[in-house]
Amino acid sequence: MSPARADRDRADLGRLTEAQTRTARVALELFASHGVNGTSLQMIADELGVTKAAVYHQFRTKEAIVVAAVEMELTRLEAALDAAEATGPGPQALDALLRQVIDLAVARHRLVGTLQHDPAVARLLAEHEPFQRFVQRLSHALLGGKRSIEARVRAAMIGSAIGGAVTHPLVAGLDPDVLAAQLLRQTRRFLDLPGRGTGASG
Amino acid sequence: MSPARADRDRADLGRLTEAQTRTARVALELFASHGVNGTSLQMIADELGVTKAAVYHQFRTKEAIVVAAVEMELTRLEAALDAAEATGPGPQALDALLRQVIDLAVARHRLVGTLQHDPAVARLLAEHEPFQRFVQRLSHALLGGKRSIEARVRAAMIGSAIGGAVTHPLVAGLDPDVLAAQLLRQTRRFLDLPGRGTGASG
DNA sequence: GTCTATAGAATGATAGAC
DNA sequence: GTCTATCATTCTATAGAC
Repeated sequence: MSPARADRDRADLGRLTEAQTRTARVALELFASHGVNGTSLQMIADELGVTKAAVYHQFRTKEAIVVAAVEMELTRLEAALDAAEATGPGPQALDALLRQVIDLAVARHRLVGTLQHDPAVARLLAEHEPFQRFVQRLSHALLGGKRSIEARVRAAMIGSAIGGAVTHPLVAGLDPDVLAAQLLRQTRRFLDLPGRGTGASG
Repeated sequence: MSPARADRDRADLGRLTEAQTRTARVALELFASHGVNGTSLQMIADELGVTKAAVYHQFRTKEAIVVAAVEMELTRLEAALDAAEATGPGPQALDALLRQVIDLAVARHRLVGTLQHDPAVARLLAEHEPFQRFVQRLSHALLGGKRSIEARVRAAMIGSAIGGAVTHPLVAGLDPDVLAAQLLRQTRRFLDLPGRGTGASG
């Protein structure tokens, strides 16, 4: 398999070159540790083992790196969101979506905090149209057609609960599968979802 | 009432001068908007209407400002924590603690994200002893003596749910009292707490 | 307690050689 | 695609006058 082909198969975004993907990946790791504003291009370059100029050859600005990194991560959720919308509103679609959101949150727990709470990312989500649409879609899917105050507060709580729990010190030592199973169970309970199967995450 | 006396009564920390309190207050507001790393001393000085040098007269380093700002905010929770520990483990102590945590989170919702998720603040909480103790106490009180995996996941979820919900776009327009009442109700439900009274926040 | 002025380092970003 | 070298700007922090 050619490197280009391998990139196509594994890359998070088809329109990124292999070098760009590598750059966005290490940038995202650094963002998770130090925040976007706490991560300089020098740090990214050092981590890649190249100079700043080389990084600027991949992306014209630092903001472009942030956009690529966030897109890379959100793309993982899009398939789940597509499926949920296709199945339409209802407990089954919501349950399937939650299962995938939880698995993703557990698997990518180091990055969740940055995506949900970093001020620089928040600005991006608010300004970039594609991101706006994505956030809208996710909220809509989580609400499942409901609009009551109770439903909105519940949706807000559950989104934050999942995102925040995976990085919480209290669950730091837990096995990822156990954590995912527990999160799914508690989430179902909280949302009055019947719950199906064992709740295993695989 | 003399200015010094007014400061004593209203200040969040007795050992801060009036000028220091003002500085920490505007700094915290800026931290909430731009993150700690995204807030420069120039921005703080501009907001205060003075020069950087004047700010450096109040605090020797930027970190000292962050420490003071975080202390100021956490102090608000200490009384509630003291009471919870005095009452000892149990549903009543936990319920009272949650009620105060929720009211505080709603009232100070713009700052909650910074305190819970800003990388610079997280570093501080991990390194400064008094902060470590505080976080330990809060976790312990939320667990209420339990140590099971289920209890730990629940505690992690509820802490993040409250903190994250108050800043969530989905509840942006809600009346603070309504939001607090809903949060308390949902939290009690999630934790299997009996719930008492109306859930009103006053 | 505030100011002007500045030191010294780091930042994002660019030009041009290889 | 990577390098060296550099630019203008900003950053934290300090010195010293008022």
